[in-house]
Amino acid sequence: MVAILLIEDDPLVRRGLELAMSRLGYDLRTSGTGQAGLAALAGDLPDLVLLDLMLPDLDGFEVCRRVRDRTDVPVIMLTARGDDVDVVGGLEAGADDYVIKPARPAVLDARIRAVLRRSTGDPDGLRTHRDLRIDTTALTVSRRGEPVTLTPTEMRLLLTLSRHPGRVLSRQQLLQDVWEHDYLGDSRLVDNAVQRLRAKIETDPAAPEFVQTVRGFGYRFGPV
Amino acid sequence: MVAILLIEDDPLVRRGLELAMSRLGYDLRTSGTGQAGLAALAGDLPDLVLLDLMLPDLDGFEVCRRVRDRTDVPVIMLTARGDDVDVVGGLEAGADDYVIKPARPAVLDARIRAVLRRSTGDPDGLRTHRDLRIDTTALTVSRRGEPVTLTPTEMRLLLTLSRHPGRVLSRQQLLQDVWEHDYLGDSRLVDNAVQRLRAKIETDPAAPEFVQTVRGFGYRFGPV
DNA sequence: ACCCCGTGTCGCAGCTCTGTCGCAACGACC
DNA sequence: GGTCGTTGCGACAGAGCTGCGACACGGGGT
Repeated sequence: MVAILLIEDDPLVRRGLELAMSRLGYDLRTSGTGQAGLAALAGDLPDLVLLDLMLPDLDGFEVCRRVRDRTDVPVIMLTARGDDVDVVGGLEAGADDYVIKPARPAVLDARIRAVLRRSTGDPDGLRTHRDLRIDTTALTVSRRGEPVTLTPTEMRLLLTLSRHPGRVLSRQQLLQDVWEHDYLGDSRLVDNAVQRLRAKIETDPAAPEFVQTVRGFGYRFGPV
Repeated sequence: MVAILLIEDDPLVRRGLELAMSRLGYDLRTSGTGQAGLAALAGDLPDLVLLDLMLPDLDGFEVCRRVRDRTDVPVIMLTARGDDVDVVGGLEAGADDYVIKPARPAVLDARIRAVLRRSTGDPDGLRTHRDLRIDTTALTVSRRGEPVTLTPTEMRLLLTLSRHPGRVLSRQQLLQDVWEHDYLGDSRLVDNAVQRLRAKIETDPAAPEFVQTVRGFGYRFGPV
């Protein structure tokens, strides 16, 4: 359950987002002013802050800066359309991303996931893709409910790949992230590890469902 | 696959950014001097330029101005801490944003995304032209929703062309960027690759909608 | 001390891709 | 309208890439 704190003065927007976010599975709490928002932060830390730029009491930038002073909670700015200066200022103040109002829930959801992935590695330690479940805190993997035992290297490889679903990772990148040594020459090491991983999590390694080969570039995790 | 050109004279900073950026999925190329940077730009057009203000040969502002004269590639300035004058000057010279050194990779990543979003209008690595969608991180292409499978060379070619819609790219430039070896003599290699690409993404290769021939000069992407 | 598991390396096989060539078609310029 | 340079297009063979099995080494547990 991902907890999000929304700081927004317009009651209409609050209601709308409350509905949309809870439907997407988020735990949304709201504050109507900057002061109230900061106070809420002092108590229970959310996973992310959605921050409206225009607030009645404090400047959005100021709130953002104070949030960042005390915590490392990521912040997404909500700005009015087409205000480029605000974007620069917001990012300067430490915001991780910005979204233009009014935003479609799907867009907001995607941005939230992206920011959470970047900052913490994953939203809640549990990644589910089709019938594959990866628990990134317990370091366990199960397929169709059946537990799958992975070796350390296989686990690190799967974690790295699944951290960026849909994204192509080059062998170079994988070598850096999984093995942590920076080869320059090419190496069949990655290919081999992928093959071993596939043998354990794929039903048919010849037609991989999760770890896909992108010829000439690298590997990509996840069904498109 | 977002291509970035870093112009920075300090080898230490270069190495650091190279590592961090490649881990974030960027394709980073570097030049040590302003001259070298401009030369690299002549053949090899990146999505974005990261430009150090202090260079041994040319002034950062001057480089920025020249980049802007010839291309529409966005520029992010790297400046030393707390130099306000530089910021103003940089933005005046045509820089799209500035970042204070040393910058945390996450911050730099956020700025890059913001600038790219502003310049292309599209969210994270997604280029849309008519009914052609190019996902530059997943390295997938779809036409009217139907996925199109491209070979590595075709993909690199399409990425390079679509990086600068409306701009004519010479065969020489394409050879450098897509094939990375610098032929001097002319070669039918590019023609052939273009033809193969057209066969996959165009409805009627004889009247190409996306990759157009500019006789005597090269090829241009996109409906003007 | 032995055994077993994990991991890195090697080599082979199959397949796709890609560079080259030759000819046809087209357009520009005289 | 003719000629020449440029581009489109099909065919082909070699090169490059990836999958996959085999093997050896090393470390930890029994």
